[in-house]
Formats: sequence, C-alpha cells, structure tokens
Amino acid sequence: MRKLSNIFKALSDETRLRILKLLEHGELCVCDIVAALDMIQPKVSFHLGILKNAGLIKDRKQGKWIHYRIDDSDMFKRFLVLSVLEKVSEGEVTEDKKRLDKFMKNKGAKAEIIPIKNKSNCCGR
Amino acid sequence: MRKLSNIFKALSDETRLRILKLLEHGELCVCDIVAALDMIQPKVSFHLGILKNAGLIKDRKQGKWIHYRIDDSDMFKRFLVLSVLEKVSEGEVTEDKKRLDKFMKNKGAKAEIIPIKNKSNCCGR
DNA sequence: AGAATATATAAACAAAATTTGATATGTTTG
DNA sequence: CAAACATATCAAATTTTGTTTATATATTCT
Repeated sequence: MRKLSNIFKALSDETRLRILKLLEHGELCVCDIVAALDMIQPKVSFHLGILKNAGLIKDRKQGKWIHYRIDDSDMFKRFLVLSVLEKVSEGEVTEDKKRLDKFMKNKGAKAEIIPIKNKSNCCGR
Repeated sequence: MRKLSNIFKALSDETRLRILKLLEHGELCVCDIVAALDMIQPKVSFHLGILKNAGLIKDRKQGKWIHYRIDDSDMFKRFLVLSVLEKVSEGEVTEDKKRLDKFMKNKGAKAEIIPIKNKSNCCGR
C-alpha cells in the first residue's frame, strides 16, 4: 500500500506533471527541463528524484549529462502517465514548450559556431 | 492541472486508500468507518472530506447518519479507484474488515434487543 | 424540551513536503 | 591540471498536510 500511495504522491504535484508532459516526446537532460520550467536546478533535481523513485521515469547518463525519460516498463504506471499526458492540455504547458524550444535552438546554434572537433554540447550536439 | 493533481493527492495517503477499500462493496456511514479504522472521528471526517472533494466518493444523508460510497460517475476516477481496490491486497485490510464486521454485528444485536417500533440504529437497522 | 447520538468544523499543534542557497562530485575543455 | 559545466545532495527556511482536542449543528429518543 505504501508503494501505491507513493506513486500517487509523485503524481500529486503540478511541477511533476509538467515534467512528465515535457518528456512526452522523448528524453531530455536536466538542463533542458530547468530551462523549460524556468526553475532553479536543485528544485528540478528534487522533483526528478521523486518521479524516479516512484518508478515513473528513468535516467541514462551520458558524459556530463543525465537524460530522463518516461519509464514504460510497468503497465499500471504507464497507464497513469498516459492519463496525465492526455489530461494535461497543451494550453497548460505552452510556456514550458516555448522556453524549451528556445533553449534547444540556442544549444544547436552554439554547436554550429564551434564545430571544429567534437565539442560536446548537451545531447552530443 | 490543479484538479488532476488533487485527485492524485487524494489517493496519496494510506488512510484514504484504506477507506476506499472499505467502500468496495457498498456504502458505509462515518461511524462504521471510524470503527473499522479504529481512528477518532474528526480524523476520519477529514479524510472523507478530501476524497469527496476530489470527486472519488459521494455522500448521502439519512437522518442522523451520512453514508459514503464510491462515486463512479466519472470514468477516469472510477478506473483509478478500481486500480486501488485491485492493488491493495486483502491482507493489508484484514484488521479493518475484522473490526468492521464486529461493529456491524454489534449494531445488529442492539437493533434486535429493542425492536419495538422503528428504533433507528445506523442504516435503518 | 432535554439528553443522547452522528457528524462537521475550527483552532492549535505536529509532521511531512517543498523551496532555496551553498556546496560537493564527476566530466569535459583549454 | 585548472577552469567551466551538469547534476546531485545537504541544511535551513517555508509551506502544506495531517492529527488532536474542543466545540458546534443537526437529528432522534425519552
């Protein structure tokens, strides 16, 4: 019962629902999420920790970065996450998406300017 | 998004999951739940209020008593509640059920002893 | 009407979750 | 190797939840 209530607790916070919505279309590293939510990094790490602990997302380390993505290995959790993605309307996350886009483009640009060797920007760009 | 996170918040507490499990097979009045959980009444009322506020249960007033039952008018919430009923094992609520049974029998007995007119014990017994 | 019962609500308090600022750890770049 | 970067973790401050005690309200019984 404790485990079950913890899963619901993880989903009971709006910041965490926003994070799940950001991860809808693939993985993102912490700095992406920080930029998208416009929050300080320890706060984002805190919420990522709770989602991870509940088994709703997993992480993958690549160099300096840690990428997070939705964990779809468990059917029930997967259903819960899908419900969230469906229930949270686009309108509620437009600002987040806008900031994410801007941040991503900027990253891409930086990578373009200094393409000498294998400058490692986030996500290998 | 606030409404959605509130539904999850309502499900994020073990006492409230126990209450839902008690309501699995029909409605109960507050005093039944108080007896089953072996908790003080204001505490139970507090948790019932949160479940009701999230739209997971509804109440029906009958004389002195207020009966609560699962609200199955919304598909998504209904699904969540069904998941809880399935995920919370019987073993986790045996004590609750035992106390409920005992309390119910006792109520029945009282009603038997004084069956003169329409003595109103809880639930019209 | 007065006593007893069922429930809700309010106030005070305790406990848990969240936020922030500081700092530590590991990785990469120069 | 030192500087810069990405992320985690910790401690303190704050906010939110949950618990308890006391009390109010409504209903039924005598």
